[in-house]
Amino acid sequence: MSEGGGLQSLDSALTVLHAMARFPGPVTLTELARSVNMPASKVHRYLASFATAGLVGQTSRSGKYDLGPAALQLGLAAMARQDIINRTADALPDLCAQTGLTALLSVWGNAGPTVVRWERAAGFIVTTLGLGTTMPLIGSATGQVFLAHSPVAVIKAKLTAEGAAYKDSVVQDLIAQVHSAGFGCVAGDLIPGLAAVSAPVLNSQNHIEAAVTLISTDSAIVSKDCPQVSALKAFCAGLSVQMPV
Amino acid sequence: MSEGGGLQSLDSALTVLHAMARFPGPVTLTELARSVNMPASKVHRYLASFATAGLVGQTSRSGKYDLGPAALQLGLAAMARQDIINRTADALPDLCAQTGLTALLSVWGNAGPTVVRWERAAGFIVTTLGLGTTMPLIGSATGQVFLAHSPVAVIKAKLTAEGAAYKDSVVQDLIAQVHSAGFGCVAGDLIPGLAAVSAPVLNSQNHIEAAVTLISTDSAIVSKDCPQVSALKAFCAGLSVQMPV
DNA sequence: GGTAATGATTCCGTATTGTGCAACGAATTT
DNA sequence: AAATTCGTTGCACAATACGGAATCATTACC
Repeated sequence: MSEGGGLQSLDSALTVLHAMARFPGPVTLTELARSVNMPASKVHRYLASFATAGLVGQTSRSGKYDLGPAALQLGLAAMARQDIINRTADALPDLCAQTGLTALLSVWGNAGPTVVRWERAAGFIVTTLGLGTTMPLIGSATGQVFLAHSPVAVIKAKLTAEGAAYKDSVVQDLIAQVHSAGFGCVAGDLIPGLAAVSAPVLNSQNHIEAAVTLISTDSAIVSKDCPQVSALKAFCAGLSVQMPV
Repeated sequence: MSEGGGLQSLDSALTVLHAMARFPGPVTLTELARSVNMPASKVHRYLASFATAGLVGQTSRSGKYDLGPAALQLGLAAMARQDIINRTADALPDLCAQTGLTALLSVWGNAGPTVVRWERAAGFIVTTLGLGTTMPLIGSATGQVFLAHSPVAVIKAKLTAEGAAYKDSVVQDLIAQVHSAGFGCVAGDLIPGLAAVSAPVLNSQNHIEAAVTLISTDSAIVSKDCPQVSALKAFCAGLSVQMPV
């Protein structure tokens, strides 16, 4: 038993609630009970309590159970407190320590991807990049991530504003590449001698909220198999609001 | 005891969860315990179970408790079952493309009108408006729409909670105005330099289910004759469940 | 229309398990 | 350094959740 110090009945009940959330719609009691390997009577009592709390309701005709209005309210309350940017910023030192690389956090500002946070690793890197720097969409790892995860209208406006003329097919290829790899990367494109990899932090709409970028003088980090890239992707995935699997 | 046939411990625990949702942010254990008149040790064990389920988490530094990611997912699951919201959210990109403006979708949460979706258009970004933002009833276009289409009891409670003292006649005038125009609007009231128009999505009982809002830097959109306002009204009318005339 | 079958709800004795109080540890303040 | 505040954990007792079967309600089938 991997105990957490809580109540066993509560743990069971929450398992049921979680199971209910995984169903796409109303469920019968027995079906729900079978899905969590519990006797129906037990589940029924849980549901009775959930029902008085408004977390679940039952369709009057069929007697099936479904999530209730309180579940929605709870979610809205949770959504109101979610500050993905700050959570990411707080966790940035961990990533930095784990990978041994300098990490930076960028969000979409009026002028495009904008650096809002630095976390320097031990091996210092001299760079002209400072807080508030805006990154190019194509020529930077950070920009590529925003490029691949932002609405097309936003991207098109920014690309024309950047002035540089890129063939549309080239841009499309780059986007597809970032999507399939799960990260953006450059090696010396922006600053000679410097390589960078970047991954997105997504919100509940699967829209990009921020990009986290690792910088190194070693261009070997620009690889799918690099452990530091895996760490970066795991880091961002953990901070993103993920739909139940 | 007014029993509901459920488990007493579960009822207590859900009371705690509900209390937690009513706080605007992280809470200390003792504060939470006091608010529900329970011994701290009892509440602590509940929270331990909630924590393993991911419904609550505690801030690593201060040890305060707050709603966790599972609460958000539960809310998203509940939201996914609301047909009207689904249809509106799915159609939102169309409205965005049609008007060229940023559109957002709000529903009524415990804290008031809450933004649950936003669809960005090219151009500008509003960094202060994110998912989960709650809108004021008077000072926002979104809020005005809820103000004019919600039960008076709900509105009164929220207005007093907002603290601001408005003359009743002013509120009544505003409601009448929103009703006759068919949309709510502000120009720079909430965020300087930003104008917004908002229209309701109604269910079969003519109660408001959600509000759709368009925002722009051009205050000219705040007009009955503006084509984008017409598009918004048509959009919402099409999504509302209409009574046969 | 009667009967079978599926599913929701309730009953009941047992022992599992949640409860309150108080002690402990940690962290911050005076 | 002492004191205060807060989060966490033992402990003994009895309250209460558990599981299986019985009951009620509703739909399907002949």
